[in-house]
Amino acid sequence: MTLDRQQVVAEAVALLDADGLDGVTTRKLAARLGVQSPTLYWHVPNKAALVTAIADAILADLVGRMSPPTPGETWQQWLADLARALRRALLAHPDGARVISAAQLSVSMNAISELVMSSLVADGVPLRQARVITLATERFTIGYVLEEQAPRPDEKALEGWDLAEFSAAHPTLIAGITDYFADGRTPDDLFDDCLGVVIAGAAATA
Amino acid sequence: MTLDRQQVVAEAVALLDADGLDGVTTRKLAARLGVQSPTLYWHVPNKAALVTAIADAILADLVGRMSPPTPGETWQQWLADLARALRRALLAHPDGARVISAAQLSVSMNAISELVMSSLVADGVPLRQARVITLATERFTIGYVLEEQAPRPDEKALEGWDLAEFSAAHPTLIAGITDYFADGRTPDDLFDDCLGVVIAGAAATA
DNA sequence: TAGAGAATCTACCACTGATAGAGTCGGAGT
DNA sequence: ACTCCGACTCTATCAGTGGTAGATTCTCTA
Repeated sequence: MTLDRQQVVAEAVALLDADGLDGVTTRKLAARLGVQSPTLYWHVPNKAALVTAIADAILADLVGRMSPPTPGETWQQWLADLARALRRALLAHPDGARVISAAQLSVSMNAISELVMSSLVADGVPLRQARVITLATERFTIGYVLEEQAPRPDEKALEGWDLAEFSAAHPTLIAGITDYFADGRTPDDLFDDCLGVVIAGAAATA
Repeated sequence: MTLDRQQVVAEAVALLDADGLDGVTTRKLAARLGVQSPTLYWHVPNKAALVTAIADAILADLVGRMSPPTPGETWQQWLADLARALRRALLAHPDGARVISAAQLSVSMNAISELVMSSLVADGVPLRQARVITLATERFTIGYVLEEQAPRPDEKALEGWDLAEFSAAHPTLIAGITDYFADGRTPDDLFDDCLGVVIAGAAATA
């Protein structure tokens, strides 16, 4: 049973889950597949293409399940749900957002864009506004998750960092953070609220 | 004249400008400074810290120049201008957005966040909404520029890619892109329009 | 002038993505 | 049955990466 591109990508996703994007090296991937690393280059032209393939694999479920708005649904609700689903898909893997943003020409991302744009246009949003709303929502979501998945600063970055000093210099920032989570709100709520800003703006400008 | 951390960072920015983020290697940086690479580790604990320092250098001008809203200015206008200035600062260097998003604990980004939050609160925006609006605007802007600066797909990624086929599969997406730029609009306009969505939502939810 | 720290060096290490080119293996054609 | 060819995998190697150990020099102060 010879190796197959699908197996390579599937194992790459598993390696991503185990070790993060920086842990996805050709040697480790080859080892997992019981093969020598140059073999991979028969199935994949280079590492960038592999990352793009991983990105598409990460989004495959979402793209498979997504569908246009149902009749009883506003495009605002539908778009918000789609953005939430996109976030969940990215959060489902370590560095998921980094993978997507490192992908070149991801088929899946384009499929999402096309569905969003055509759905908005079908609901009467002018083409130009549909483009703006789609772009704003997508890039917001990816940017949001990207920062959400950013690694915690390592020890060397923290040496000489003083919490008290930081709090004194950034009182409102600290107050805003503690205030937000004070009464049981979750990171999911925070994303929903930020997404709400974007969607409200989309509704207002459409 | 012994080497100095400031010189290291300044030269790193110059190297970033010349070769992009992936071109910023310890060896090339050391060569530019007329020094052997291990010397850098006397001035900087590791490469992550160097990248963070580059990020702060990139944002230094902006942070130095920015100021709270003037009396005759709405916070919406002021925030939009700040986001535009942030985008320009990122676009001023290759991979600028990647540098910022790779930075751990950037002093400058926190300074921006603090100014935005305190300005909104001073203008009567509730603390919780100020936090949401700040986060949404920042992450949108960084996410936007990140994709804007994404490298063009290389040849190997494009092999087997067919424009006609793509256009057929993504008619609305293509139409939206061509339509937008058809009558002389620029990428700057596109960002402005997308930013307008976010700001409109911020105004609506504040 | 002697010592102490600051700063830089040489010599490595383990690791990365990638290529060249030789070898293996199975199935189709004769 | 034999050959041949393409699909696939191998060994060997390259240039380059971030980072460390430990010796050395340089500079400034006591």
